[in-house]
Amino acid sequence: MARYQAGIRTETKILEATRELLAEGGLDAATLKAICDRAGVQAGSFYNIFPSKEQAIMQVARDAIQAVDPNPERSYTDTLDDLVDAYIRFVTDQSDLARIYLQVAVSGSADDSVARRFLRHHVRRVERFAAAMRRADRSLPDGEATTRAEVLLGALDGLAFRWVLDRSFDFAKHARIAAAHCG
Amino acid sequence: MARYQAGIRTETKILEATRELLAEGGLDAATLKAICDRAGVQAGSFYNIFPSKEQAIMQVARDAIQAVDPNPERSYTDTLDDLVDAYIRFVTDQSDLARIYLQVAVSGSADDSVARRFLRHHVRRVERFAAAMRRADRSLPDGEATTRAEVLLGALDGLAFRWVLDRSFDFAKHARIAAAHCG
DNA sequence: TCCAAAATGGAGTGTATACTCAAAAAGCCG
DNA sequence: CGGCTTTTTGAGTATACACTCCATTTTGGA
Repeated sequence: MARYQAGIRTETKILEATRELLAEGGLDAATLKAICDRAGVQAGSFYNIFPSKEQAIMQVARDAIQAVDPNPERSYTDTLDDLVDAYIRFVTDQSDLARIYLQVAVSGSADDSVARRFLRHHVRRVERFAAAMRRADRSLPDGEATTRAEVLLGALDGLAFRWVLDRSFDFAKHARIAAAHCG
Repeated sequence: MARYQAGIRTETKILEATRELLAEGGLDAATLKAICDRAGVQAGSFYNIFPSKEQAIMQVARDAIQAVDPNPERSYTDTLDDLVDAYIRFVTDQSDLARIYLQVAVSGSADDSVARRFLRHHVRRVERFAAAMRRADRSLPDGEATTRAEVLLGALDGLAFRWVLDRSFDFAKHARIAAAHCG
């Protein structure tokens, strides 16, 4: 545990390096040596702070998963547009985390605790989207709203995925069209 | 290259083993040892047939990417429903390949020739979907059809991705709803 | 049946990886 | 400063990996 300032600084540097490497080249690029080199730190220092490489990666992944959700405290007042805009901003402004968000989810099979975390988070997101839809249209049945939310979130994830493969793809435009069709 | 029957059988066994392992545990699980053990073959035999492990994996990935396209020869007569049904069948019937299809696309950063292949293939698929849309509605402008096709394919990929994480998800139902909204 | 080509077994190579450890250095507080 | 704790260093370990080599066996056509 970091209790001196030096330790806290080192932890930060390591997490930054890990995040950059994950964004640039995925899990394969985030080797211990690469992380330590970029953070300007030796292996021993790494293991003084993190019990394993995986723990550092998990922490970055956790941050990425949480960053996709805007203002969790006002979960029950936001509109569908708010949520979609937040997703667009997340993908375009925090593209590093967005990329990790998608990568971690797919390659999670090897380490299924990440996949489970991702899924739990997704379910909560679907509920939030569905609630926003029902607030806009009170006559919408509960099940219908959930189904629509699943479709919309699927579309957003799929389009983000498309954008990760080809940065010239206009993610925002397509995301808004998807929202218009499903909302 | 294999010219004796024995060699061809071995090649087949290796490709099957590779596909199974990729489907079960992703790229990480498809080690040379795992592939050879499952295929009942030694490393020397593997390298008598494939120049590298990557080549074997690439071949499986190529098959997966191609398998998502139904009847390429009648590319200009199919309806949107045909295409969506084919995708649904691909995901549910050939779940191994579907999973590889998605995995390869995301982790392609390490080996970007796969990612490029995936993207080229995606562009062709968008055109095919857009053409089907325009055949159904002649008044639909070209650009609009392409945009809608991108959104629909994004949704299908995103929903397939969702299904890979949680097999109890009703992919077919949500895929059809997405198609209805975008078509 | 014979033989060259093809396929196989399996030990062996080099390398990259995650991780450890004990000693040295630096940080904090009286 | 002085004494205690935390942090850093960097060489070192064990292991898993892709891949090689070649003697041996099998194959299939002449």
